Amino acid sequence: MGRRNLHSRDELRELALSEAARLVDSGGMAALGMREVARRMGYTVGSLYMVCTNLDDLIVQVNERTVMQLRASLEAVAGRARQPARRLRLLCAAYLDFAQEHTQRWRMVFEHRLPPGQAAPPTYRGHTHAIFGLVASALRDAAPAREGSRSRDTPEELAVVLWSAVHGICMLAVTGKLGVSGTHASTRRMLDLLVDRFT
Amino acid sequence: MGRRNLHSRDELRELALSEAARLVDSGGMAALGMREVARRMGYTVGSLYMVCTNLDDLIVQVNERTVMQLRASLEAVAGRARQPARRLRLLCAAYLDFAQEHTQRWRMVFEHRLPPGQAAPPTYRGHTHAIFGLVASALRDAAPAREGSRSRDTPEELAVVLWSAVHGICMLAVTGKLGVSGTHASTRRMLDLLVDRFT
DNA sequence: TCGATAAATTGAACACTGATCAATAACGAT
DNA sequence: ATCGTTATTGATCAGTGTTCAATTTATCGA
Repeated sequence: MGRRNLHSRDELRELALSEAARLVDSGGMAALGMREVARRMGYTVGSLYMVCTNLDDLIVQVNERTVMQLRASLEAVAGRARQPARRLRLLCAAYLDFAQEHTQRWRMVFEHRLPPGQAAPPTYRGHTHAIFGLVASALRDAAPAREGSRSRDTPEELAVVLWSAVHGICMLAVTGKLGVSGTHASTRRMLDLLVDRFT
Repeated sequence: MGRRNLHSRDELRELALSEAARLVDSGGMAALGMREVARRMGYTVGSLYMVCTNLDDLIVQVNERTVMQLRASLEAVAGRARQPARRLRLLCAAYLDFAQEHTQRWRMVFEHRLPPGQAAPPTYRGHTHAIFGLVASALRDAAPAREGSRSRDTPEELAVVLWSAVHGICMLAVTGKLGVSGTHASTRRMLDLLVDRFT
């Protein structure tokens, strides 16, 4: 063929990213290949390289969307509870839900490695920061309830610690590295158990 | 060439695993290739397939060693402190040290994915279990100090939660996904902050 | 000591991958 | 209609993991 103009460049990128995401969701990061993505778009490889310079670049773009989506999920539940302790539990549950619903894409965010030297992580630092902000805010609101004993630690510090911990639990649970008990319920219980220690 | 008998089959496996480990340590999981490992061994690919059926299998074998080594490191420090709280902190520090010293191999343990369907994780379940045991034991010893309030949670449950949390903090710290502050000292502080909530 | 059998080692071959880039086909404007 | 521009293709290249016939050597029995 030659020039078709069926899709604008933006539509092409949209096609590419959504097909790539679908591919990852179904078969994991390893299933993501340039040829296959192009095939599903109804184009050939050459055209795919018009919206991304690399396979790595394609992955980064998909990841960016995933983080955005995750942030939106968390922000959605953050307003649903007045009491900070309850809000923290909701945030944890939402994080776990997201990790279980979009396991493959979520793992890709944390497991993909750009080639050495290159990189400097892209825009999604901002999203990460916003997420930590949600947690820190809830911890700040909860602060009066546990004042006195350990008031040295700032909510920001606590947020990083707590959220890294939540992340670790979700990751090990979702990848099945926790041994036998991988049920949703038991993981949720662990998260609650963790949050209890921070409120 | 033909038959040389320079190395026994065990020596060959040793060669393969150590060269593979060196390769991963220096260039990450992506740098691990059959041809390159064989080249460094002084053999060709065909011979490498005598000690592993797959690249995946080779990775699994390297991972097994890594987990073993990690377990040994933790067991070594577990005896160095009588007070359980202090012992927990030592365990955390040792875990972080290991993650920072052998970052690439350590990441590979958690990030490698076997092809779908295949697998069932191998022997290193046992090592993982032993590690949880160390943590649970320390938590059990620390239990009297915090009895009353939340004695419902068993030390085993707490161990899984605490250790997953430690893992998450180390992982995000080591992969630089925590934003700016990636220093060893600050990570260590976070771990202490976490342990304080569990003792 | 000499063959014969068995074992170890090779490297060419196959099917795949990401990436490149000349050639081509169709659009939009003149 | 014609021309320039641009989207699209697909052959091509270098690389990967994996296989396996062929070759070379050690080992053992006669």
